Amino acid sequence: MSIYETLNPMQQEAVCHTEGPLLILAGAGSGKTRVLTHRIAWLIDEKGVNPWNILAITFTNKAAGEMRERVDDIVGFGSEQIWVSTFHSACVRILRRFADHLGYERNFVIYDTDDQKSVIKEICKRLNIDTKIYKERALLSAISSAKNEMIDAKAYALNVSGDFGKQRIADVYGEYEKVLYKNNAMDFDDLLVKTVEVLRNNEDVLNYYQERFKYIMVDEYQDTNTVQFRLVSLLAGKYRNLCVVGDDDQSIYKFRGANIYNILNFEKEFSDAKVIKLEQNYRSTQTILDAANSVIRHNKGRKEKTLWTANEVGDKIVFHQYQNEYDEAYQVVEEISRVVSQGKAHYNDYAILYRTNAQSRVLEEKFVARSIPYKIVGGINFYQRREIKDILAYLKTIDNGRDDLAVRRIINVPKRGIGMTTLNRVIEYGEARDMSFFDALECCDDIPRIGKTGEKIKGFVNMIEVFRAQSEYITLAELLTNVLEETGYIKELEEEDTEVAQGRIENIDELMNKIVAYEEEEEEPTLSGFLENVALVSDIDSLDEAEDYVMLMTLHSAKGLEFPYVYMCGMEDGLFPSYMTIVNDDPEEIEEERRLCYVGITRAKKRLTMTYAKSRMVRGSTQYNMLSRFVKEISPELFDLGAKPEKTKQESRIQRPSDFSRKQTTKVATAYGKAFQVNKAAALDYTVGDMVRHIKFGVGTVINIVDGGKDYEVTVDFEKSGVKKMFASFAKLKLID
DNA sequence: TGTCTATGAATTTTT
DNA sequence: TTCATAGACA
Repeated sequence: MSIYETLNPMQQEAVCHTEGPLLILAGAGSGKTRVLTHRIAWLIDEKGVNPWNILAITFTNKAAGEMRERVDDIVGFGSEQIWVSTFHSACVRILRRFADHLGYERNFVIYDTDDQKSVIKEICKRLNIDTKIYKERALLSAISSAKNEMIDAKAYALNVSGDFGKQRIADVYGEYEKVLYKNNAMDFDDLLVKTVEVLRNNEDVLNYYQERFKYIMVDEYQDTNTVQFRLVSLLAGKYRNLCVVGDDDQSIYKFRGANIYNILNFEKEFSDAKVIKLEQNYRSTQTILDAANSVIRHNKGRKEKTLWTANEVGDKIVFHQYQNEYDEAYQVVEEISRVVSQGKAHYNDYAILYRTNAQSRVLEEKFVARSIPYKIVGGINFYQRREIKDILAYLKTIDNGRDDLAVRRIINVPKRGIGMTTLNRVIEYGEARDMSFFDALECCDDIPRIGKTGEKIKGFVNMIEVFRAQSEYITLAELLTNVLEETGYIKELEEEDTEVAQGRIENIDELMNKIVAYEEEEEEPTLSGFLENVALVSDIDSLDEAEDYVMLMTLHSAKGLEFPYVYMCGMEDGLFPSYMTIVNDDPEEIEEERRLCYVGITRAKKRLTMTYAKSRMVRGSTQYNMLSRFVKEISPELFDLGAKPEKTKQESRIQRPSDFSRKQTTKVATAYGKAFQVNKAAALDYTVGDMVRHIKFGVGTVINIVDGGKDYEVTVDFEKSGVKKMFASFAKLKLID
């Protein structure tokens, strides 16, 4: 009779428990989205809660979109009143109203990773920090982690306690904050941090949102970081109707600040919390679940749960071993092609998952060669492409002249003959007067030693101002057209007349489509609105399920998705789990990789295939990896007979040249030519996994061998002295039998 | 100023 | 292998 009767008892309990804190531990495929949507319906239909008072937070736009759709279906009237959004967009929405409480303008811009990097780079230059010692990336991630833990620049500086490295980070952090503030910009972390700040410092604002969001639900709770936890706690502080759904086994974003203790300690934080476990899986076959369970069992420090299913046992896990990554890609593509051409499946029944984006290239080649439709998720985001960033920088400049980065990006793109020398003078002038870069450009007449270039600058400034004036009365699409025409951006690309340029033009066309779509969708389209939309989306959000293509993506991107047939490629120690986690020898990192493996396995509904390549080119040199430990953790009887993973040492032994495919033979030949001079061994008499003895370091296990062309680079984990990397010809390692 | 070349560096995952 | 940057030169 009612929609709730289709739920199992545990799910029903989760739906009906509406008051007070609730932790739902939902295993993979246990129908958590269903529970959430039904819970919302229950709140409205049975509890008479005003849709206006409900907030549902997800992690990705895609998840938010799906949730929105399903809620609309099930709730009907009033559903548009419910806030369904991601953490970031919810925060933006709040900040657009209250950012002025923090001294920001409400039309602040959002900096993405590239923008952040440029800021850092410039700061390093200014502070004379050698970016070879303090890498931009490292600085950024230090700042980001600090923000995630809500340590501001001041607090960070107080905590350096004489550590020189930390002192530098603190300096950069402080400058970084200043630059962003000056540019009226916030980075991703700021969106969260500043929202918490607004709520904390303004009782009336906090009160408003607490009253508004009487019922709060958070999806993928295992991936929340400390700020997000704070935010949620603040919002739920008054009514305490907080329902979080997550699976500690699927926490895979620790590197990004996700705090797994948010879920593990939920019961401590909210002592009256009700905990409900959803352990029945509706997605996968028993075999796939068994495999997933047997892998994840190796992790310590998890909430014990065992997924079960009423589904059939299903096919065995398929395992294939290949010579190299070309072979692997070729065979995988062939197999998919064969099954689809027999009419037994569609392309979009398939997903190929891998650990690193770099692996997609070879696969892509084979897909193109076989002309099979495919789609790569991730890698370089559409909005990170150069041409798109350039055009967006124009739009940003038109929208908000305070964004120095955007202005600097385009001042000489396309080339207008405004070079570094001139720029530096403008910057100097602007900084002395505490003006934005664009404002400084406007008064270029007053800047000393600008000379003839001043005219060029005026031309630029004038052009932007014309655009600004136009933007008042023309549509966004028209504005974009004008920008493309007036700047000569398209013309330049057309003249270049290369394939790459053609691709760029297509991307710009795509941007045009997006802007048109935005204008059609939105009731009151604005330039700021569009830019904001753009800032918070990623590739995976725009996937169209209706189209028939094979999906290629990293294991991370696959979270939350499901496919009938899943391939997990590159099941090699050193690739998955990644080399880094093996060398760092931090059990927690290995556990995170294992959870990633668990996520991958549980994406599959009907059949899972794992593949392994004996050798693989990684950044120009050939690696020989052992079979992934995760494959070995799956009980052998779950595998397809005859395709059982080989465990003998002989299998992973280094290949002789004759074993290489044609494509690689040439490489080996050149390697041999060089090897002749450097005395590189033709083949080593030990391999990954072997015990070896070194004259100085003693006994250890070989954990990696990289063919660097000139010589083999061998990584050994010595019992006494730990992990060392060395060249084979110098190390003179002896195999111990 | 812009373009070309050489050199070096890096590679895990991304809302 | 590929990208990015710095330096040399037109």
